[in-house]
Amino acid sequence: MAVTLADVAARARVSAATVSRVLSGNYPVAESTRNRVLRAVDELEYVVNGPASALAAATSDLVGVLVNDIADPFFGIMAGAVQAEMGAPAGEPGRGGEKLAVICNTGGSPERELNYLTLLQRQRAAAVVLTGGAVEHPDHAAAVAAKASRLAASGTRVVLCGRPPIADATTLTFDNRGGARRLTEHLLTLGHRRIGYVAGPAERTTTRHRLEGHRAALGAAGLDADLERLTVHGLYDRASGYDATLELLRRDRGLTAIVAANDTIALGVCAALRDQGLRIPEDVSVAGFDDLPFSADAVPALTTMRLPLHEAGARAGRLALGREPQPPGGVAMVRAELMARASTAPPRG
Amino acid sequence: MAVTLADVAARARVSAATVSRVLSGNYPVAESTRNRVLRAVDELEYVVNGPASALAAATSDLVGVLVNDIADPFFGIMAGAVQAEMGAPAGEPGRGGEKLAVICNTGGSPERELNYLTLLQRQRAAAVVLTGGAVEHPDHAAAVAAKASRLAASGTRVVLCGRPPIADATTLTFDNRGGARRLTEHLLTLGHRRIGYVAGPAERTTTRHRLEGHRAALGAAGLDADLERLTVHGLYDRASGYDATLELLRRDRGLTAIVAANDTIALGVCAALRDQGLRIPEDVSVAGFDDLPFSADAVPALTTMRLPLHEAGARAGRLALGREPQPPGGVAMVRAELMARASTAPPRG
DNA sequence: CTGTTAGCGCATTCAC
DNA sequence: GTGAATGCGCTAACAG
Repeated sequence: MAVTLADVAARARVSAATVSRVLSGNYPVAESTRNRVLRAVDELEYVVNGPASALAAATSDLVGVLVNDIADPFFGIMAGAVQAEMGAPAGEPGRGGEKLAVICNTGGSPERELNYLTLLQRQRAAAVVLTGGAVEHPDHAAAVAAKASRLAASGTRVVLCGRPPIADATTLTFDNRGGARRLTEHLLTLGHRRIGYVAGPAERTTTRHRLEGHRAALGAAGLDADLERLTVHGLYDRASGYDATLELLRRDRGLTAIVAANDTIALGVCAALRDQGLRIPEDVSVAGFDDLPFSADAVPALTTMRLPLHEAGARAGRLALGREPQPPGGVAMVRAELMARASTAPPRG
Repeated sequence: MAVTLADVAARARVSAATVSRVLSGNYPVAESTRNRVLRAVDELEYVVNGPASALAAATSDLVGVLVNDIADPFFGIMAGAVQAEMGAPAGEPGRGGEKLAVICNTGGSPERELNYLTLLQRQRAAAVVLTGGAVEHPDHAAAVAAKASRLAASGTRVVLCGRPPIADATTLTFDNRGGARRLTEHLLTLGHRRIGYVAGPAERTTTRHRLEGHRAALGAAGLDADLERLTVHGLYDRASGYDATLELLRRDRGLTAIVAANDTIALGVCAALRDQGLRIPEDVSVAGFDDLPFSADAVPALTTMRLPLHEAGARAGRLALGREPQPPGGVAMVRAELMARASTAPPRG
């Protein structure tokens, strides 16, 4: 039905093996025959059969990228960067080299995460990149670790980007704890003493680490007594930020600052404050985390911790392709940088 | 090396054929043997070899989703919705049914678009969903159409989501022209007469259609003389909106409204206006297009045309799976809805 | 440098 | 309802 290697071979008057060698390019072939083959390929509009090739070679050119929510720029940026590294380079369509990045949306669900891992294992993926925070349920963590080991054992490279290290995987962790600490210290330095915190879902590593950093900063200042009362958990979305802010104000109308676990939440925080007639930063300072593109454009511009998501994703992509040396110990930390902008200022009076 | 069908068959004391039948589920198998097989699968932690299965069955469970920029929520939302329809349903990991959505980031480059199409063809993808506006270069359009036909001919379903119809593909077009027209009419109704327009890249269908809608509204009001002078092209990003706004103000400081080709551009427009000391909407009204999540949270909240991106993506996903009947003629139009918010108001005086 | 020979792991005829 | 046999299209030794 479709054109096969054999057809090309016949037309070029060579053996199938030769055609295969020309196409994969990793074997010497005489210039003249190579041209003949290439011409036949063009004339026949031949396209390699990926599954057949993967079966014979026992490895495919798929690279899986797992994200919690592809509609969230936090993940979109990382995924895009990973995929850019795979590069289907212009000019040589259909010929060797390109990897196909498979972006899988888990929706934050542990089951779907495992399902996708299985699907990728079934496809004999060349590599898998897990992005974003992990769920901390012991069972799930163990299951993921087991899957990762099995993947690694069967030749699939496993790379983590933005979550804590596990065995058999190269890891790019984000310095969530340190970043969160420096962010809260920034607020303390400005003079704030009553600081609310809007956290993410309790079971995620990112949530816990950022909260720990916040706590550490407060503790160092002897202010951690109120921590629990002034912390509200929600999802990593705008609506949660909005609701959590109302709750925080209910608990302590005298808050002078609110730290959000990420920028998206911070947007909701700002909206709620405005709806309550409070000005930012005059009445309440607001800070986020991640420094997503929209944060610099918020009004007022949002103070936040910048995570180099694009760079991290690109590096994860290179690690997945084995194009970059492993960091020492298989783990590298990505640091966060304070972007002090207009949404934070000293408290009034 | 890895566990194969044969291993499972041996352990379950049946033939490989039977195991295959149990796993694909589309063939009668006695209850007792089925259970025996399933148990063996579990005990051996067997995972189907995707490539082998795809080779034998001449079809894979991959579905390609092409996007211009996965870091842009416009595409992230659609892609996420498509993928959600593929659903790796929780509870039955590794067994039949699930499709794997492959999200491919073209970066808006025609070459990469074609490359990915070839890659997907090579993988014998079950379906391909092309999202967002198309590039209008005649050569490229022809090349894409040809690829689409070839894909369709080889059994790959082709679905378009947000671009004009082509042969051999089911299409969900967006009513960019009508939406843009209604948006500008909204401004005209408010009393605006000097309206700037920040367009996207000239060669994209989305850009042209939205501009045509704008022009139609102006024309109907007898205001199209200034159209060219008050239109600036750029990319679909924030920086372009910023720069274009400065240029527009240079051309006509007396503008009372600026329409942006999408919300992201509108964000840049707002930033530029603010930096120029102009208030929104008192001095200049601003409108966008798409209604991305951040638009409602902008300050002031952005007037825009809402496109039901999630619904459209979900429907595209279902069409790709053949789970939804074709629309009449293979083409359905997705309408845009005016979201009149605080960023537009009558001009002063 | 090039051709020949074997599978890769599974889905599908066919028989039984 | 189940097993045995065949081939999907390609790559990887091995010869030559």
